[in-house]
Amino acid sequence: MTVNTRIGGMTSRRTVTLNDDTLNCCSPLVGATLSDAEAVDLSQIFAALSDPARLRMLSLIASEDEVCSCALEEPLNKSQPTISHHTKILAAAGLIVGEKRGRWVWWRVVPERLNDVARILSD
Amino acid sequence: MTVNTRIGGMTSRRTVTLNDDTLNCCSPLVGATLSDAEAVDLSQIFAALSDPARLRMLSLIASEDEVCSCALEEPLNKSQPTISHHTKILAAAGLIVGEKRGRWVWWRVVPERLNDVARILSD
DNA sequence: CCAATAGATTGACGTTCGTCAATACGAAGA
DNA sequence: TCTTCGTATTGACGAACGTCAATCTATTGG
Repeated sequence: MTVNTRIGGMTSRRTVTLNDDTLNCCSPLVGATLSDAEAVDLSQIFAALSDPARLRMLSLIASEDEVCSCALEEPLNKSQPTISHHTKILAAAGLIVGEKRGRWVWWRVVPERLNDVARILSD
Repeated sequence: MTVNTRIGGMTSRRTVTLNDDTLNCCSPLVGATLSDAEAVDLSQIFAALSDPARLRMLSLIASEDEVCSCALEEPLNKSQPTISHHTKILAAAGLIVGEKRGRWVWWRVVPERLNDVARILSD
């Protein structure tokens, strides 16, 4: 019996907690003035998206159902520690989740989270 | 007869040019793997959104039709040069446009640009 | 022309970030 | 158990960033 160890899931949700109002409610950006705390939380998500390597990484993961960490080094042309660093940041922002199976970690995007962020920008 | 001087409009569009495919087409993030150049362009937009002060600034501007630069210092609790710095970055990303009338600069959000960015994240 | 005022620019500062070599951890196979 | 291999962590380095005091530019009013 194997226990699937979640990577980036719970841990991330704890570090970057957006309270429900910020992501689930009606366009907090235009609707009401963003509070300081909301702005800090939101900015961490956009910061995760503000690096070219991470955007390409997200794009690569999104193009498949699952992508192994080991399959990211070559297309991104970055070292293994750098790949690990970037996956950690994307996971902390809730944009991807990783599942460790055997020696490999498989990453998936979290479409709901992408939709949530999109909904903040457009009304 | 007064000529309205555009601030951040053309200049920004030149520095952060996203080619049409990146913003106007169908979810480049999930559809096809982001090219390196596209990723760099996109990351600049998200970088503009990755600071709490700029997010609150954008929110403040979005809550009115137009907002004067002078009306941002107090709610953001930042110095005048810092406000100027942030408006410049948001304008360079195409998220706001400024119009100089007399001594004041009036800022407006660019909803189409926000929608474009949103469309990249959600399919 | 001169004084006043809104905004931009410059220069400097401490902090954060992206990157990788070295190392540690953990799981599978022999 | 020992070795191998995929991933995470640590530590260090240079680059980029957020901030503001000081200064410059441009516009208005006297």
